[in-house]
Amino acid sequence: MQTRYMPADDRRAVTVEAVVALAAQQNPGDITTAAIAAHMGVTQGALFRHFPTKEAILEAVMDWVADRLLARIDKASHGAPTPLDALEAMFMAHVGFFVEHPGVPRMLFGELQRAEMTAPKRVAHKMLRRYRERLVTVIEDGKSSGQLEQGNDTAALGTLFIGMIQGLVMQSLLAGDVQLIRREAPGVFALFRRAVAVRP
Amino acid sequence: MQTRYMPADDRRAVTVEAVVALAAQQNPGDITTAAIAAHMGVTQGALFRHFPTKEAILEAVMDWVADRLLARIDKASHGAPTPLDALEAMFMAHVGFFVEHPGVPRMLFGELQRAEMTAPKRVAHKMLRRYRERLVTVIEDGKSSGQLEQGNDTAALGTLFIGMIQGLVMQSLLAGDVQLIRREAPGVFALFRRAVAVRP
DNA sequence: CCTTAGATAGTAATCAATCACTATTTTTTA
DNA sequence: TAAAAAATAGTGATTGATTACTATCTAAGG
Repeated sequence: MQTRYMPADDRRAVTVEAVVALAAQQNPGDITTAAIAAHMGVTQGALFRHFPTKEAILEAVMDWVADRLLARIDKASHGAPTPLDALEAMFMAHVGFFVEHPGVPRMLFGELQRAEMTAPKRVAHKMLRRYRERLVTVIEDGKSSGQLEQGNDTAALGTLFIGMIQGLVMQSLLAGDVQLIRREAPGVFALFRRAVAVRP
Repeated sequence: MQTRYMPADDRRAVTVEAVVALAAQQNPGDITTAAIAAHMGVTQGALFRHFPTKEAILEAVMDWVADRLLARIDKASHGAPTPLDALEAMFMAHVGFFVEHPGVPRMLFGELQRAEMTAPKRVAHKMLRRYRERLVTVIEDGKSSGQLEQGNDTAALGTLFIGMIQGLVMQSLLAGDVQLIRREAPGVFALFRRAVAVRP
């Protein structure tokens, strides 16, 4: 019956996961430290043994997201035979990430919308920049290999790619149906493919 | 030198405009009734002469947005000679609306992200549904007139259209440069055009 | 032991909402 | 038509609830 103490590092990880889980159910801005603690089964004050401020918690969450999401799309793109396949794999990997963690985009958009440059926003911003870098690399690869239309604006393609996901995510969240994105994603990506691929 | 009282309807309009203006500068979730009142040059308590709750204020803002934005894209599409021109006109009208009111998408996304179905979210949701209805009409027109590829999924096209705007808006907000959307919009729409138009 | 995770019980600040009261218009009525 | 009455707009102070954060005490475990 011993309630064993959890090491600090584990507690930090559990805290991050609690926030991600809560964000799937409610507006990230409304997540209180009390709610996080309750979800972890500890008292509210205990959180501040491991994080100096609430903002530091959110920053840790953004770090967690950046690591996992980027690793996921990297893995997806590296396994693909062609640039266009890589884009599709990245797209589907991102969709899969959302299905597993529907609270994440809510947190991301929430942080990115902030006007002041807070620490969590900085991390989110940096992740988005790295995401775009990956996209640009794959797109340029596709252009030089002749698979993608060379006349298209690479930056615009990146914006469209990310917007495509945003649109699908928003629709899923509004419908309250996370799986909706799985059903709609192929149709939307088919349009993207038409826009970017060289004409047969 | 008499400071005259403002009629209730005018005061309501001024309140809505204050919120829209404030949202251009800060996170909508952080807008307090005190800040709204200060921006209007009245005391905080005065707001509650015209609105029963803060939520009612936000609902009025969403009504304002729905009216103006839908009127704007309707006007744009009606003046266009072909369905594809109509889509482009709607797109540019939406972009123009964002440039004039950069706080609006922030509020919209903020409300739509909420988990509970609040009154403001309901209004925003309804607006989005009506927006999609307009898109679907134009797209179906284009398909039957042979201007748009018939094999494409209409719903997916709507999602892509809205996502395209979301992506551009997010980039503009992140860059802190409202005019960026004006520069990037044509390139992104050109991709959309490639995706939807019948091949020459 | 003695370091550390956690509990308990706070505090100070913030914020939406209320209320009693005043100032200004508008409407009624003599 | 002018005075009286009613309705409305606004002030300023307050309240109760919420929330991030903290000080102090307890107990687990190496």
